[in-house]
Amino acid sequence: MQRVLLKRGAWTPEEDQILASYIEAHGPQKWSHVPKKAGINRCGKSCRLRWLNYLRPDIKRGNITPEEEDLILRLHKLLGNRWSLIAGRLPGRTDNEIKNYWNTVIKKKLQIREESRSESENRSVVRTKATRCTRALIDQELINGGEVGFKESTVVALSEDCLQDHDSLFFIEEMVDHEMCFSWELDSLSWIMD
DNA sequence: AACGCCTGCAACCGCATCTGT
DNA sequence: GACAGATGCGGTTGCAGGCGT
Repeated sequence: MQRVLLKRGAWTPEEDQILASYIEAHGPQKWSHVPKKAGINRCGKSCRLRWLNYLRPDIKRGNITPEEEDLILRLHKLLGNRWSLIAGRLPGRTDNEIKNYWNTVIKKKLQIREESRSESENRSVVRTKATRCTRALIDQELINGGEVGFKESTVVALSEDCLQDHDSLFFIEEMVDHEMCFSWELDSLSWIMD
């Protein structure tokens, strides 16, 4: 028996027209029979998907509004990746559309938010380290008491940039570890002690 | 203009669930 | 209950179009 090779890939306007006319006349049922009866060289599954995601007359075109996005976020928090359930709460939107929107737009936004959150957490960790180092430096000064030379690089390392620069911080830690003797300007470090 | 990279989205695939026999 | 076919769903892929170089 010869097997008919079913067409795949993008739908043509002609195919859309045939499918839409057929569904309007007979209703969306028995998808496995639709291709044969309508005269479309596609599988029933493909016809169903095309109708549900593109040809249905109640489909809402255009961008997802901020209100819809907010609703998607809230529903996703409740339901997880249950796209069809989420779509059911957004009239005119399909599960495929919402899934795509989530995977492209929302996921990216959440990733950026997550990155900035972890960066701020990281800053906090570095700040704690820097504070610890500075205290150690001050303690050392109190112990040593004597006059020491000014080392500009140390002060620079403890500036705001230091909080983003692990190397600078490690440099200071190293000096503390090796009980190196140096000086600093307390005024320029005061912010870090707050 | 040509090329490569990136993005968004339509469509496919595989599996789960439903329905009829 | 067992099975087969139909349907539904979520993950993934492939491609067209936009954009930068």
